[in-house]
Amino acid sequence: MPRPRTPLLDRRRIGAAALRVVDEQGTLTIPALARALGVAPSALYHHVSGRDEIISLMREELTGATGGADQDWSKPWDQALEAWARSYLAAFAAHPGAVPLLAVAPLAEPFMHAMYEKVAELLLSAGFAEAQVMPLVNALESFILGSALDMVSPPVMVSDVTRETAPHLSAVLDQTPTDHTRAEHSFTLGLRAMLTGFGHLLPDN
Amino acid sequence: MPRPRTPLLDRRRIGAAALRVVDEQGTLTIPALARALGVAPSALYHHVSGRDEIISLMREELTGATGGADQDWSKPWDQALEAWARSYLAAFAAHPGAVPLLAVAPLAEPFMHAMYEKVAELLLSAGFAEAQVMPLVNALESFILGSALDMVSPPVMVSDVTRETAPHLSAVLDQTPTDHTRAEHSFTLGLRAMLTGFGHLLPDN
DNA sequence: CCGGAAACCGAACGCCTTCCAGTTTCCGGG
DNA sequence: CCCGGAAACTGGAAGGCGTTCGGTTTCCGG
Repeated sequence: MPRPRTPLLDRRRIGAAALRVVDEQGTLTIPALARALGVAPSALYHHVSGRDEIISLMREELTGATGGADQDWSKPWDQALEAWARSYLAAFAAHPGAVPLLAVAPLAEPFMHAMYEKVAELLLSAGFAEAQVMPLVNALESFILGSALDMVSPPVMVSDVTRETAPHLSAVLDQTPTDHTRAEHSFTLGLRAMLTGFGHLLPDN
Repeated sequence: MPRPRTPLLDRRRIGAAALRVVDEQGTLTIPALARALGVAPSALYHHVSGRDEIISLMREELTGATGGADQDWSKPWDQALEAWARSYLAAFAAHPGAVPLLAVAPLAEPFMHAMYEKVAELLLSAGFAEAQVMPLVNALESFILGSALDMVSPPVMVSDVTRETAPHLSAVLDQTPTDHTRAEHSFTLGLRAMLTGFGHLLPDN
């Protein structure tokens, strides 16, 4: 098994395959990834420095797909921001198994500059102070990531004990769905709340 | 080395030691945990089913310490909720290394019923509809968890390229600290915004 | 045309999680 | 009071994963 006439691997293909593996198996292991690429595990190390960099490639692949190219930044700031947040979360939701990996992986290279630039411009021209913009975006991202984790975590069981010892909790749990709409609903509610709160930071309020 | 006259291990001690190990070394491994407890790795499996359950014990230990026993639920709902969220995040911040573990670990048993019951009661008596309470709490928790992850993630480097190609982004980044106050500030801003937004859901608005 | 670099493989190392057999100690029912 | 089964720990080993290294063949620039 020598050097192939045409390369089997490149960073792009590795990232995409890693995403595929995670979607199918829920976890990312080097052997599984190599198998999916029809390659020996050691071959990967000619293109990436290690597992962490593979996860970084997954992030590029994921945000590149729904990255924000197809966003409409001409809408009012709150609508544009809501649409951006939704597409962000949708990208995570499309690859549930990848969320835990991306959540804890330190992001090495800030390659989302283009997107951030757009958001910064949007908020600045909406009237937000320069010192507010990054904290605002950070907070929104934290909420999105937390919601993504919430979305992919297995449904929590409600024990029977609850009903007797915790009447108020029981009452509100009865009004809460247990399927996938639960996390979506929470996300929508929190997102709207946060955006309204942001609006109150504008000078004319 | 037989059975000891007085047991060396119990679930409580395991959880506490795991938290200590993570605080000191940043990661949790069974050998390190066993060493901290003065025990062979295999001994742990007489008390827990595996690594995941140890992480679950860490959560109990962590939320039990700052769980919300010392909360003042008599304040206005928004102040009480803000205090609760802050103490929640502070618990995470006290054990940075544990955050990645707790973030991705599926929570097996809902043992925080007491705390949830309090929050549910608080929000119901504040006038929120039964169907809104859980989504509201969920959203808040997602934000807290996301902020905890943001807080413990290493600071992101800003490349020089940014300055030329992304003027708006550069401007707002100049107004953003790079130390630990950054995440804290983002949290405060997002939290206040979210709570303001929640207030608009009340009937008298 | 040739020599160095590139792309892959096979094997091996170290570490981690988990399980099993063995040894000693505890404890409750007759 | 005693004795048999369960409990608590040790040592060792199996299996998996991430990573590295040396070897082989192919590509490509000077």
